[in-house]
Amino acid sequence: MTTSDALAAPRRRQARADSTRLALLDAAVQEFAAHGFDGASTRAIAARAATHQPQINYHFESKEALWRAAVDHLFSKLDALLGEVMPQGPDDRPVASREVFAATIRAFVRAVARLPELNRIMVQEATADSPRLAWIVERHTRPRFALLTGAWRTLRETGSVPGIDETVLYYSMVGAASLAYVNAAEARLLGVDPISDAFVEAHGEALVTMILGPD
Amino acid sequence: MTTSDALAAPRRRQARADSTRLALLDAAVQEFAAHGFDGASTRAIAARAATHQPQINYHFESKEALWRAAVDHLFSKLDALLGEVMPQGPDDRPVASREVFAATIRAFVRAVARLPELNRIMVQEATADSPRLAWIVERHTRPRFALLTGAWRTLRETGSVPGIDETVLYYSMVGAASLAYVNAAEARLLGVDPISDAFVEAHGEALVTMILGPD
DNA sequence: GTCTATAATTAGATAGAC
DNA sequence: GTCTATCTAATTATAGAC
Repeated sequence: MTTSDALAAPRRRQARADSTRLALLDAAVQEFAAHGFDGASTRAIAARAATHQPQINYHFESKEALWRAAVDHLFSKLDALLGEVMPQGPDDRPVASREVFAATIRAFVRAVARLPELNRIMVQEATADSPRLAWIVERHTRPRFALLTGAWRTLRETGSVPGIDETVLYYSMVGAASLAYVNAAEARLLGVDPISDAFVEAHGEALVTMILGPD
Repeated sequence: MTTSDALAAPRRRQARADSTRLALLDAAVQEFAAHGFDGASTRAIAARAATHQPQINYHFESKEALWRAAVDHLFSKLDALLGEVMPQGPDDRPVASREVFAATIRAFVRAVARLPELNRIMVQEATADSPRLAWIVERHTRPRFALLTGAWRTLRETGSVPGIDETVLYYSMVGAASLAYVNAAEARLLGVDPISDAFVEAHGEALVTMILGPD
């Protein structure tokens, strides 16, 4: 038995474990987004990942640990989509410019359109107080809330945008940007195709106009 | 035994049944909004209504029938809050006027702020296709969607508002109006009090400005 | 109409063979 | 690491006394 043979078998085993873990994460995202934490069953998640239910307790500590890993997974995808255009200058100081904020709005609409599962999970959890909500707010929501409201406040002080309170702006912007994609199943029943490029681009331009006003 | 005695007992019994039924409806609204259809248990609903779990199957055909009754109950409350200001003229012809639309936006924001459970249930159901979603869309969403998009299209043709597609407008307006109240538990963790009159009124004015633009 | 008791199903998690 | 089999607890719904 050569050295490479001795290493190859564990390496293959580890590769298979990694792919099982990733398949469980992707399946968990879909199931939690569609049915909520309580409504999603670990059996359904395992079946979607083409594996067996006890694998969840092997690869993750519990159903809740799987949920947290799935949420982290989704937010890292969001950051990848937003990374280059966030209203963020050197030293985390928000950049106050209409152009940068407009680019952020367009990028945000495109991102939430491609990650509807993230806002579905957010909305399902933010609806009632729970340990999961506290976890997601402290770990993910609060820094992003601070960044966006800070950028808006700085921009507003320049007098070049409507004088809207930054917390009102935050919920209006996030809600206006995300509902069509969160409620995509409903939209399709109403004859709307929110995933189409035409809808997403028109939506982004509409939000820029609505939020930044004329000029 | 007098006639009034003979009638009084059944009448009292019926009155108690009605109050049990109503308590179950109100409790169901809270539980379904907080935990979704699958996550809400009939035991929790009965406990919140200060009665016993089998009462649900006595007063309603099933958990799903209770859910439908709760949704009807909520939409009738919404109609009561919106009744006088909907953008609706004689013969159901939408009235196209900036002033009427502005009043509708303000009333809509106040209504969704007072009925957060309605949009929570909508968002939880609209997330994945299901018989419940089809039921709610045909019975409640579609006529309201047609009314609002029709009113916007008529208004847009007068050239007095931004040229935004009516389906984009619909989801942007409903999303912007409802998210702060749907996610009230999250908002409070972020230091925002979305239920306060100050927030609701500032929110209504902000949406009028954002949607109708200047003038 | 309302209650207690319980049937039938399904959930998340674990044991142990391979 | 992955599988089958199973445990314990929780779910919706029903039976039957009062």
